[in-house]
Amino acid sequence: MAATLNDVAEESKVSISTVSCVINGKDFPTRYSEETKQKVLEAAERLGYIPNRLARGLNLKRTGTIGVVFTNALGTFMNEIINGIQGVTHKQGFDLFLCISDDDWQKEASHIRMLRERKVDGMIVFMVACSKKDKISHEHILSVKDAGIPLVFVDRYLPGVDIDYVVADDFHGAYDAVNHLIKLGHRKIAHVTTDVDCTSNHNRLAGYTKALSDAGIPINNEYIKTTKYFGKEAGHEPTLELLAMKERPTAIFFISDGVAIDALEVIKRDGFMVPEDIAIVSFGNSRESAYLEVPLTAVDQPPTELGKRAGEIIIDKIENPDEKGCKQVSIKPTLVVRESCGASLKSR
Amino acid sequence: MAATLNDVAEESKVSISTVSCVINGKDFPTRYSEETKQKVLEAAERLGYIPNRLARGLNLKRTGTIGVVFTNALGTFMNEIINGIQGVTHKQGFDLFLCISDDDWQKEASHIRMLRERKVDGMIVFMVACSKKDKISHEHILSVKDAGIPLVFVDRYLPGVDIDYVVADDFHGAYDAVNHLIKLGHRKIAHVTTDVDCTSNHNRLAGYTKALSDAGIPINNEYIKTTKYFGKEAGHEPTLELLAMKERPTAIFFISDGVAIDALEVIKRDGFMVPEDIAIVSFGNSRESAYLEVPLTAVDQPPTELGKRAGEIIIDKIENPDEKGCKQVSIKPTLVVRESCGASLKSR
DNA sequence: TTGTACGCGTTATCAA
DNA sequence: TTGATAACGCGTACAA
Repeated sequence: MAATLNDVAEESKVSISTVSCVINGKDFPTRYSEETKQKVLEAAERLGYIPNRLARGLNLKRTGTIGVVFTNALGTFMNEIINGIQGVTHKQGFDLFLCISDDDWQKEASHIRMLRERKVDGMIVFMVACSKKDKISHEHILSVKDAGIPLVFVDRYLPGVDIDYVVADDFHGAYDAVNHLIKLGHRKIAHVTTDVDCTSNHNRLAGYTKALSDAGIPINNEYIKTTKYFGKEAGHEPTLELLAMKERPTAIFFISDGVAIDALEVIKRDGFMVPEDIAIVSFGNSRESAYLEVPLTAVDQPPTELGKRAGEIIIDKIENPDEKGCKQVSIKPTLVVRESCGASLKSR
Repeated sequence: MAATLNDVAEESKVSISTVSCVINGKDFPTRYSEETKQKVLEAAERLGYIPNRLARGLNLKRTGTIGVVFTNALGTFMNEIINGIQGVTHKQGFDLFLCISDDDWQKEASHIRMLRERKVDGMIVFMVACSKKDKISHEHILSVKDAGIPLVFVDRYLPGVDIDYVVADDFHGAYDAVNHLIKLGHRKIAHVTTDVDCTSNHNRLAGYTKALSDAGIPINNEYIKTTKYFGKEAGHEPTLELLAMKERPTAIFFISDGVAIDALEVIKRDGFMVPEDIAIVSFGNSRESAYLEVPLTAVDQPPTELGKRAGEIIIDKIENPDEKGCKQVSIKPTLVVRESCGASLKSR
């Protein structure tokens, strides 16, 4: 079958260990002469030699692999995160073992297990979302840390746990977005969130609340609506409820532009104008928001940057296993002002 | 560090081979007693034993891995293909090693090389697209076949080469779409394609041409426009050209719904109505087309089915390496009639 | 019913 | 400047 080091050694009539050194470019020129080098290289070429990474990994206790578990392959957000990771890891000679958990907790656990069996050097995990009802266990993730395998979270993390992460600064992102609305004169500002129990949502809600209270605006719980995350038209119902209120809000801060795009549909259908009748800002996970009929003003998370930082951290942890520090970075997103908030209206 | 079979053997005071058999559930009950089984299992549990797949693979010459190389992670199409693959492969105990080539020929080649080094049992490849100018080499792919590694293409393939594939039947899909327009009374039917040099495009063009000639409609080369594949607004220019013609077509068949969605923008901007002024059908790669302002009539490729078949074929080739047959399947897509073709108009 | 020993393809250590 | 050899962790043929 496939040629091995041994085959190359026989073909070139030198020892197997010399071949190994030549192939890996080691100890030249002390280890062997230019002549043998050429001889070996030619033999390898002739036989179509391809190194066996299983054997190498077994010996070296290092596979050059980073396991990446992410929820799904939908949209640009995830794609750019992965590009960001790959950009730095590839340069350092690591390959990415990509796994899609499909927002399924079981699949996530089984992928992580599989990656451990395959002895990846580290893992980057974009955890599944879960609704508030089903408390899911995080054993499978904690065990990775316990086993001493380098681990970094992206975009979502486990609060209060000593595991590295790279996330967007949801609190300040939300704060800025809502504050922007306040500066435009809005006081009746609603928030539509989802029933997903993750730090992002908590922090965005906190940012919303803080911005209001800093401006001396009382919190109206009627203005805070929760929708289910999984489902075609998550944004419809809460938006309709808000539009139907006597004290109708003049602005809505949406938890994500997916939900906001949903909402735009029913807002339009009900005959309201954006931003004239109702201003909208959202948290952006996608590039589409710029190309809508009414381009969305959104908190822009930098996915490539998230991925890049995660890649840097995981590599650092792999290369320096002794350093005990825990890197938890949150990247400040920027508010991108487009049409939907009405800022351009005012300035005219 | 991590516990090995040997550690478990010591802990449970039996030999390493007995442990191996227990772990893999082999030869019970002839190989060992219920008692030792429990003893071993407990020891494994206590030590948190996780099998080392590198060692196993090295020994067995089988890794339980299928390499999957695909162009990018955008959109539902790719995601559903992968789900389709995973659905069948997971059941058979295979893991997917996902790689994103990002429509970059170099990356594709290096991923394939990497997968060979890692001794995957087979590969499923969704080849990169390439524009007509840059002739790219397919050595890296052909060498996979030459090495006797099971290989299946999805969605795109190399014509005239003896490699298995699963694709949509582009010819008949296009034929049906254009024929549908003809039945609705159209005779001035244009086609917008891209400059990507792949079988899909050729076959769709061929289907278009055949449908016209079967209906006795002469081919008008002015009606066939080519746009560049890579770029934000691929559909704009050719559509504008068509709209500006003296003999303006009454219907357009687009190569993909991405291009069609682009086109819809400029059509609307120019004040034309769909389908009243101009009817539209496209080849669908995404679910979005159903949710547009004017839902698109489109040839619906079944991505999950494509993935499923590819998964079945690759597993079959892995399990039966001797069978020499070459499975080349093309799945007939169905035309999903929505608003943009005007069929609903006529029926009123 | 259980244990011994070999081989999978590499790399690293040491001796020549 | 080179070659022999011992790991790495596992499965299995064969011996006990």
